[in-house]
Amino acid sequence: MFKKVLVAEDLDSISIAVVQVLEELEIPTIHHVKYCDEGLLKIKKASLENEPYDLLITDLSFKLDHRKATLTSGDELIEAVNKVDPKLKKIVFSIEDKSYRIKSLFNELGINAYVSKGRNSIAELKNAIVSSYNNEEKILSSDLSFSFNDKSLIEIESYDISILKLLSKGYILESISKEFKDLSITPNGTSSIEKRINKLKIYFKANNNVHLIAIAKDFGLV
Amino acid sequence: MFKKVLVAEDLDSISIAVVQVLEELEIPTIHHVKYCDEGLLKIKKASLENEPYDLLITDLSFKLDHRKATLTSGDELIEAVNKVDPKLKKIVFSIEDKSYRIKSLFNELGINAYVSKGRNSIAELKNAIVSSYNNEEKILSSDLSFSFNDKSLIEIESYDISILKLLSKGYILESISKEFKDLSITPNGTSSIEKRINKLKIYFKANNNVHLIAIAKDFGLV
DNA sequence: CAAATCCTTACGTTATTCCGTAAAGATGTT
DNA sequence: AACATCTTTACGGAATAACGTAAGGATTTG
Repeated sequence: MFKKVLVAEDLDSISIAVVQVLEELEIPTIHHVKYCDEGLLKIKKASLENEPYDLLITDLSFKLDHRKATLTSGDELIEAVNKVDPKLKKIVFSIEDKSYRIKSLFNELGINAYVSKGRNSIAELKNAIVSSYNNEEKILSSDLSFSFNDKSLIEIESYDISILKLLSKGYILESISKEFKDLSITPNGTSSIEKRINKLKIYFKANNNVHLIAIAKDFGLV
Repeated sequence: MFKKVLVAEDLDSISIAVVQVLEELEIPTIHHVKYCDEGLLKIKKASLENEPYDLLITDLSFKLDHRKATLTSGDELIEAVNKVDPKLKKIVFSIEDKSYRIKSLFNELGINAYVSKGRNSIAELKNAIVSSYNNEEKILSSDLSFSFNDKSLIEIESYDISILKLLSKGYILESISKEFKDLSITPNGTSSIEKRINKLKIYFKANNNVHLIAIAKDFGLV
């Protein structure tokens, strides 16, 4: 079984249960951090001292408080960790249940398992830890019904997300076009962007931009 | 101290810690439900049998699953409970930290305490339970910085919420006006609705309707 | 009761979105 | 190179949003 595990979870009410699970599995070294920055630091240090962690269990969303934070989410933590210690196994334990979000965690951040916080998630988490240790891939907790073959949300690319993000910040078409030119994102003509928004509206069955953003928010795309 | 407490919380990872707190406080009878409907049923039964609960600790958001549910949120549960057992004390334990939402829980649902799930929330919860028992009123966990005298969010009324809801469903001004006429909500002229939206835009510093809905979603208003 | 004030609605002008069409550019094929 | 196809961009008109102004009605105040 794993020898050294790091838990990144801000809510004390949850970390208690997660640590309990690890104790039940008789993991000799269990560390727990409440901030992403702290987590990265611990992993860096462990890696440098040749005593690396072999598993990271992290939440996705972390509350902001008085402390200034560089890494503000589990996504960012994992991205940073991948640069320091690419071999480290990663389990995400979060409330998020939107297939788009979860898929991108596997495909872009290379996580090993995703466990959705729910009514029976402690047992699911335990299973996922064991499965990860046995080198299974793309482990999903059983309450998540979508399949990886489901193409439905794959078509939405980061380009679309960028548009949606700017729209949700109150940008008008022209401003989006300007921003894209500054960032050398193409296509960046107002007309092209407009067409893309139109595709998104058809895809999500939205009547107008306001409706589209409301839906995008519901899907966790922005 | 309280003799009989009910916990309504769907996430097993959290309920474990909540129940632990109650055990530490040596509450003789601790019950736990994962569904709102089940919670209401237990409270009804206990009330009828003259062995009522004296405290309810509930979450706000509950995950949907295969089971069909009548009550789908903590708000709805509390509303229903108030009709059955108005004397029951109520503590809400939720991740929500938007002042608008929390204020309305105190003002409209008459809860006794609100504890925000956070990095030190178990200790906060313990305090809130003790304070509730000592008949303190409007108990807030200390990480919530807003004050009840702060008028800032009180002005947002259900009328505004209705507008925001319809906007987020893709309605145009004219459709909202029509809908309001059908439901005899006044004012319902397109011009009045437009003016109200404008106030909301100023209030939330939104550039346009799209931006406004994005913000409203973030605030949990819709 | 009259004046003042606020709320609701109407109207007009400009900005932006929405939607179709077409030209220009890029890529691929033979 | 010539052609077909796809992508990007440009343009124009209709619908809606955005913004200012003002008239009419209700409520409050003196």
